[in-house]
Amino acid sequence: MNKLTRKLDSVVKRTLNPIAPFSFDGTFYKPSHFPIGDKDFETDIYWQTLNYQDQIYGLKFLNVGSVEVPKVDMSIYYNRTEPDSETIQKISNEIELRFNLRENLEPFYEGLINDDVLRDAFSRWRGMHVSTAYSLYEFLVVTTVLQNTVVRRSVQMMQNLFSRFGTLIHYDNKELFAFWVPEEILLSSEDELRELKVGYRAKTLYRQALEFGHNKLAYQENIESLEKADLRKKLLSIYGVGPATVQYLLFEVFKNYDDIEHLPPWEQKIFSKILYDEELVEPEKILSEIDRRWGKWKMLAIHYLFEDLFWLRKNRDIPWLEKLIRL
DNA sequence: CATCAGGGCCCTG
DNA sequence: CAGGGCCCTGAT
Repeated sequence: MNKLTRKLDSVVKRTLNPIAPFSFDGTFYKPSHFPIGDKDFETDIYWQTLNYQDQIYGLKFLNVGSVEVPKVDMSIYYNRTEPDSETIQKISNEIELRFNLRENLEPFYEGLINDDVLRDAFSRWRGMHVSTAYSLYEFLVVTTVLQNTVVRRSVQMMQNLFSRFGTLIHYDNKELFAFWVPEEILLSSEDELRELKVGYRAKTLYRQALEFGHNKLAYQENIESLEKADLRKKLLSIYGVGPATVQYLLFEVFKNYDDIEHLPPWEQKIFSKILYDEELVEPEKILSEIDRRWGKWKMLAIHYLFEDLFWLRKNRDIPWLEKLIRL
């Protein structure tokens, strides 16, 4: 069924210099995300695959700096032809964009310096940036498999898709899946996608592959230059993108901090608990409180609360949260 | 065993 | 703009 494992045994290295303050772990690893077999993490080390301009790479990032003097060693594993310096530069730029390495967070901290709700998260995660490992297309695949289901099934759908369309690559003693490009989905069919247990999402996955495969230029680069309101409209016009997904996109992919019009049930439950210590507070109430407190920084602010909570969960049992994470 | 909701979205009326 | 339907799966 799945393609042969591809060994990437050559490597080139580059140094990345994020703007301080920079938290390596907080930026590269997001404990609230469901596990996907295209990445791995341990303290100060992060691996992920990259399908960039139809080439597959294995990336490894190493923290060789500190929060105040950041420095990251990036290794690019490849096979066959070595990427030329222009390609390496493009990959570095892409990584800096996706992981938001060139943003100065000081204005955010200064603006919210006296906020008592954020204080603990700030002290633990100073320098944490919002980030994504994915291109726009890849991100849409992830949000599609997460719609209207529980985490366990999202994980299963992702695995099925990777074993059918992805490429298993081997580098630095890791075996990770690399993403496919939309054209590979188009060689398949909606029916075949359904066999991968993605259910009615087969239609969405196929139509998104159509939009991105046949109309490459219309996306990513062009879309990034749109004004905010147009961007939201454009994203919502993509088949399978609704109010919940557009929010994730605007924040994680486009790094938009002040835009939140919709609070999905999952976030609603969690913020009910951490802001009010109640089981279920009305979304409108939560949204206006978030806006009142954190204004133009609100998305980033709640990201700190969210990830801080999930980091705590790694070391300590949080019973009410376990109940919400249906595995 | 049957029924139902789950980290939405599309489509119809 | 409200509400039914959708694939599948585990929980009840």
